[in-house]
Amino acid sequence: MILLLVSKKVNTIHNSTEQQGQLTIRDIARLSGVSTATVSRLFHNPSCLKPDTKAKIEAVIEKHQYIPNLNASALTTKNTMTVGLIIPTVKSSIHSALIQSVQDTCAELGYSVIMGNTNYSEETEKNLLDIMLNRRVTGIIHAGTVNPKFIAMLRRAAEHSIPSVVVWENISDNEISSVGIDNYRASYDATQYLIDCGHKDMGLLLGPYTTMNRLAQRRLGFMDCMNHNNLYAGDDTIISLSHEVRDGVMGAAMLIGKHPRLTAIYAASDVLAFGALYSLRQMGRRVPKDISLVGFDNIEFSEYCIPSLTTVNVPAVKMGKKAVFELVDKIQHNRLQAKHIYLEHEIIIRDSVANYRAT
Amino acid sequence: MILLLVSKKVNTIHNSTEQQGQLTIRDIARLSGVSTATVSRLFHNPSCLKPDTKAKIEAVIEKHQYIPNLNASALTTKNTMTVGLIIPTVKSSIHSALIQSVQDTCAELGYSVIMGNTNYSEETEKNLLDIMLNRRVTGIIHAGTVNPKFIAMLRRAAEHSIPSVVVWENISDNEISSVGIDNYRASYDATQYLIDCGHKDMGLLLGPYTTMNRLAQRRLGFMDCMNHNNLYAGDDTIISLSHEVRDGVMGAAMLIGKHPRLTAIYAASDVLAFGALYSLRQMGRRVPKDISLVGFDNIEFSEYCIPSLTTVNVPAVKMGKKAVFELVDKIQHNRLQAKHIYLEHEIIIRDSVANYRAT
DNA sequence: TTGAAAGCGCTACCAG
DNA sequence: CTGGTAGCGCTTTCAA
Repeated sequence: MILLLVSKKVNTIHNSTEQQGQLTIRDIARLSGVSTATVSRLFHNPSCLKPDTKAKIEAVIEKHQYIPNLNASALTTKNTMTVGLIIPTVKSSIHSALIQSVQDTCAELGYSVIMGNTNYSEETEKNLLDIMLNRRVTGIIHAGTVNPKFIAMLRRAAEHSIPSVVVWENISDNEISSVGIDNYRASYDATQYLIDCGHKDMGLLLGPYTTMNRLAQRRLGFMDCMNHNNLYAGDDTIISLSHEVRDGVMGAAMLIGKHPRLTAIYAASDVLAFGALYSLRQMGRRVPKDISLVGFDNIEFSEYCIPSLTTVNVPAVKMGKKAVFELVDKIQHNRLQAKHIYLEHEIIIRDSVANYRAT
Repeated sequence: MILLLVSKKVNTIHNSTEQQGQLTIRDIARLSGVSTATVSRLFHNPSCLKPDTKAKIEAVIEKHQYIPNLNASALTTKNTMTVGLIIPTVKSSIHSALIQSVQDTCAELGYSVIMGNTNYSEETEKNLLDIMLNRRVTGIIHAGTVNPKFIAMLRRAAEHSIPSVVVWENISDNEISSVGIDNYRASYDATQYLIDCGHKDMGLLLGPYTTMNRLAQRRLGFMDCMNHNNLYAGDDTIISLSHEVRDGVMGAAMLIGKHPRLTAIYAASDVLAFGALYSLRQMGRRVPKDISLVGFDNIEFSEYCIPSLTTVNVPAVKMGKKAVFELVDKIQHNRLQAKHIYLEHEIIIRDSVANYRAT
């Protein structure tokens, strides 16, 4: 004969009436005289509960300020409703705009975002990804340094069925989606605009293009456009420093130092342009009278610089939104196939460029 | 006689050799011929494992790319190692600096941060807090609108034993810690600086002080200082709009419209000052020759404005760091008692103020 | 030095 | 419409 003995769960901890917070679903169940399943239903399928059962439970929840533990439910549902956002730094307006947008869109859709700065370090980038995998984020939005090594890592995340989308630039990958502008084309257009305004001697100021693909693209767009117009662009007219305002200050000084007769500087980010503006002023060059300036990003400040900055608009807000939608779409349809979304750029013409061809 | 029959767990799901990702600790245990407890020890107490057991498990982990599930372990340890960060918006440099600092400090200490924008909405603020409680963040850093209602909510979080610290300003609370500058004093000092430079007619430009205590403090500091110096400050010399650059633009125009003879404008944030700078320029007033300008925050751009902006430095990076340390200290020592940390402000003198008293 | 097993708080399936 | 119960992936005694 076989006797099955099941020890009745006693749950001593929760028998004491008043705990300092952290009530569990079991407490609520007990307190309202129903099963945990029923309490759970209140949250996920309230329509199938008898009105007074519902009311009863709700009262208890209200009274005891019960706060469901999302981590616990994620364990069962295997859905943390969290997206991981990897960005280089929040200290640049163009990134902030994206972050804000991602954040807000996620909130709308019920997702939380856990965010990490890479500070432009590949190692940090890798660590961040690991942490996000550890936390089983539902998906990843990557706004960092897009390089093959990292794409490989994202693909590894995909193997663990965590989808991701890269922003700022478009890549070609079957699994990793992307939403961005055509950085090459945008840069080409900006350069062409300058040329159309009659400029012939110009220099480029940009961040570390060797490690950031979108910067490499912008550099290439500039060079190609110059070449196609039979104008000179070489390593001596291209200054690559870092991403900060001070790099713009320094870079402009270097450029003017080497080529005093430049009629225009094209800075591949507004932050650099802002620094350049300051620098040019320091050197006694008036913008746009003596020298013209074009930026890239269209951050909020660029409209209020003196003079206001002609720049390339990057639809950061739209980008963030699209990225989240694409990510969530992948998640919800369990889709592996990547989608690549191209966004339009646009030259915003303001006051920092002299037009020598205008009447 | 009693026979205890325990059904051998079969775990069919995991018996299939190759799953697409998401290996569990049990898989690793099975694969390396040890118990889950032993695998767990590898992560938490590796020194108590026999070297070859250790090596064996490590090999399996490496080979199968096992990624521990932090949510699951949080369920047992009751520690999510996550701090919740509530901020109004990331779109202002002063906030970005804080975010970055909080982020980096948390990362150093092994915490992740889950962040939410309130967009200056009280409702969103409440929702964010709820979400964070749902996610059982280990603690909360609050950089939002400090008002009694929200402090009450944080206290509720404290009841659920989730500690929090408020930043930007100091409060007096027994449970909620704070780290910030003395906004009243800083504002008083900025005003006094202007007065010391010989200014008598000045206006104040600031955000919505009725809903943000630190702005109310700054307003009061300005008014008191003016009064103590027998100078006039009234509702017609104080313009309160919102937080954006355009508010600075508009505000300065309004101020000058009402009081054409103002010799100085004190903007209670650099963003507003930036807008004011633009606006004054539009109106043909040179800074500092015709009119002086003082900002508040010392965001990166203020150094590179033209002219560079005299402003009040708020040690945002230090603040973020201190906030995290205080939070973690509370967590680790299970301390309820609040600590209130005062940070020093400092007037950064640059080129936007004319000194009429100078020789 | 290791293993067995009891949970952590919640969901979801299967009965009724 | 509701309850019982078996997990989710991990940690942590307790025992061996």
